[in-house]
This record gives sequence, structure tokens and C-alpha cells, in this order.
Amino acid sequence: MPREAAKALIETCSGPHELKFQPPHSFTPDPKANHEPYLSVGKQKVKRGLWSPEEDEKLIRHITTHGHSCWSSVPKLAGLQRCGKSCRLRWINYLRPDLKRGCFSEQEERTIIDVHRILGNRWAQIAKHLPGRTDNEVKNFWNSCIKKKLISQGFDPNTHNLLSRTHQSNKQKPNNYYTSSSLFTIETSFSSSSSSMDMIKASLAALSPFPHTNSTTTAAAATSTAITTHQSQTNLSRLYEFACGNYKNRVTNFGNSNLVNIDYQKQSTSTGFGIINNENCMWAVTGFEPHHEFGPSNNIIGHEEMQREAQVQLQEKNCQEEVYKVNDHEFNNSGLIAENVTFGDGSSFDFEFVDSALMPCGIYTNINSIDQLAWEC
DNA sequence: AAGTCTCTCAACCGCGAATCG
DNA sequence: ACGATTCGCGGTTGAGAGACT
Repeated sequence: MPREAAKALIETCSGPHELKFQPPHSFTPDPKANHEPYLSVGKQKVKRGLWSPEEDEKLIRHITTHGHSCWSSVPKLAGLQRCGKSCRLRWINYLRPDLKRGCFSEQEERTIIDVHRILGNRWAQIAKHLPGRTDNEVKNFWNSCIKKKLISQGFDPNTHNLLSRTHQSNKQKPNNYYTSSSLFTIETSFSSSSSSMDMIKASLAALSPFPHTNSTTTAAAATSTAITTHQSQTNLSRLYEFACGNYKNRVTNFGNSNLVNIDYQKQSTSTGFGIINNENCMWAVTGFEPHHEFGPSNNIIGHEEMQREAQVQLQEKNCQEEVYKVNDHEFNNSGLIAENVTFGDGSSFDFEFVDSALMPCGIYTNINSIDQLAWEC
């Protein structure tokens, strides 16, 4: 394996030692392949196509001893007839010693799906949550495996929503499913002090994209840090840390009553906490757990039913300015639209485009079959 | 056995962002 | 401020292997 070879090489390359590099793979040039293996760029001919072990060796030797301060100069310095771009790609995607090869684990697959639901096709960002994996690898795995798996389960791999009946081509479609894009929406934006941001980050980590079968595990504790995490959130924590960074992001999957629970009351400068959903407005009024309110115990009720109930509730409360208490936190129903929370340093957290990412149900990730989904009424 | 199809994945391409002079 | 260069990313391609007919 090139990676192992690279590791071995690096181990032996602490100085200008004799290179003990073994050709990482059997390379037997196919006379039929690469009919035009060279591309003229200016006066120089640049080789294209698959890399030979000799080229790998040259590149590894060069980078491990000199680094790659400038990729465009690497080919010349390394004695390769390649463009810098090709060298960079080869190193990053194949020769880097810290790469992990082999099949993706279930956990990795889960992480990819979860992060993809939030970030979309940002393969480089997704790969950052998978140590030793490259964006190219993740992208290929998505296109070749996960995508098909989701489709076969009746989910749109782009939106992560359930496909409409007409789009589902086989009998694997779930018995009860929704075509709606989401049950809930949060359109809250925050600006916060760093300590508040820490809480937000930590609270976001408590958001589980997974379906839960035990509803009692979902309510976040209203502690000062206000976090209840919920099964294997390590990666999500990282993800939401990222979400609190420079990118606009999405927060998903509140439909299963996994909560954001942030005790802003501890912040002297806080002015409120807005949770909204543009259709049902249910969290704010039902303690975040709609199926407790409307459905049989431990059952999640259908979307349409929820909507009906929500509309009734909304009508009842429409003209009121009430304050609701949830887990020791107060909400008001005027917060059905975006509500800004302002903290000291003016930093901000952007939930802008959460809507499309909000899943009606945690799906396909930590479940063995579609039957495990708690959609049945 | 041979031809065709499908799938995987390494590599390329083009574009936008960042950096440099 | 601006153009050139470099970098990084996502989409796409195509070779090769295996499955299927």
C-alpha cells in the first residue's frame, strides 16, 4: 500500500538516508490505456494519467524531505513530469501517510450522512470530520454507496427528506412517511459572548439527528450549561462547533424532540431565546415534545395530525402574548419568527438556512431497518 | 468463453477564493 | 487597485475489475 510505504519512507527519512521505498503497488502500464499520457504545457510536456510507483517514490521522497511550500515548484524539484496540481492531488488523496484506507465503518457512514444533511456536498468539510479520509474518498463513497442506500430506503439523498410516493420506486418505502420538508424550523440568530457561544456549541451538540426510541432520553436538562447529549454525539459536536464558525449552517432533526436547550437566563446581557417553527409553532408551546402532547406515549404522530393540532393551538394562542416555560426557560409565542439574541461581544451565530435541513424524523443512520422508524401511529 | 454492463475510485477539469507582486 | 499566480474544492471522467448474460 502506498500509504504504508509512505509511512515507512517517512520513518526512514529523518535525514538524507538511503531510500527504502518499496513500490507501493504493482503498476503494469496498459498499452491500451493513456493513449495520450503527455500533455504539452508550454514547452514542457506534462504527464497525465495514473501514477507509477517510481513517480510516487519521487514525490514522497521530495515532500518528506523538503515539504511542499509551493506545489507548482514541486514537480521540477522532485524530478517529475507532472503539473503541481497533479502532485498535490496525488499527495493529498493517496500518498499522505496519515490516510486511512479500507472500508468505511458504520460510524463513519453515519457521520457522513449526518454531516451531509447539514452541509450538503461540501466534501472537504465533511472529510474533516473523518480523520484519515479525503474529500475525494468521501465523495466517491457517497456517490457509489450511501446515495443508493438512501434512495433504496425512500429518501432523497440531496435533501434527506422522504421521497414522495411517485419517486419511490420499490417496496422498501416506509409505511408512514411524510412528503413535507420538515416539521420544525428554527430561524433564530444569535449573537453572543464567547461563554454563550460555548453553551450554544455545546447545546447544538445535544441535537441528535438520530431517531430515539426512548422519549425520556430526549429532553435536555436545564442546567446552567443546559446540555443533554444523546448517543454518539462526538462527531456532531465537532460538526456544530464548525456550525458555530464561519459558515451558515443548518440544524436538523428537531422532529424527534431532540432539543436545543440553552440557559440564556444565566447571561446577564441576554435578551431572549427564540425558537420558532413556521408552520406548527409547537415546540414553544408544548415543551418541545409534540408526540407527548398529541400522540400516544412513545409514538410519534403523523405530520398532518401534528399540523392540525398545531393550527388549533396556534389559533387559540394567536392573539395572545404568552410566555411559556420549558425546562425552566421562558419562551413567548411572538418568537415564531426569527428572534435575535444579543450578547456582549457582537459575535454571531447564524441559523439562517436551517429550514431545508430539518428532518421530519431521524432516519437511516443508527437504525437497522426502516421499520424502526417511529412513524407508525 | 466472450461480450456487455455496472460499479468503484483515481485522476482530471474548471471555477472561485486567496495570496502575491 | 489590479492582474497574475496559486490553492482548494466540487463535479466529472474514464480505466479497470467484477458481475452478469
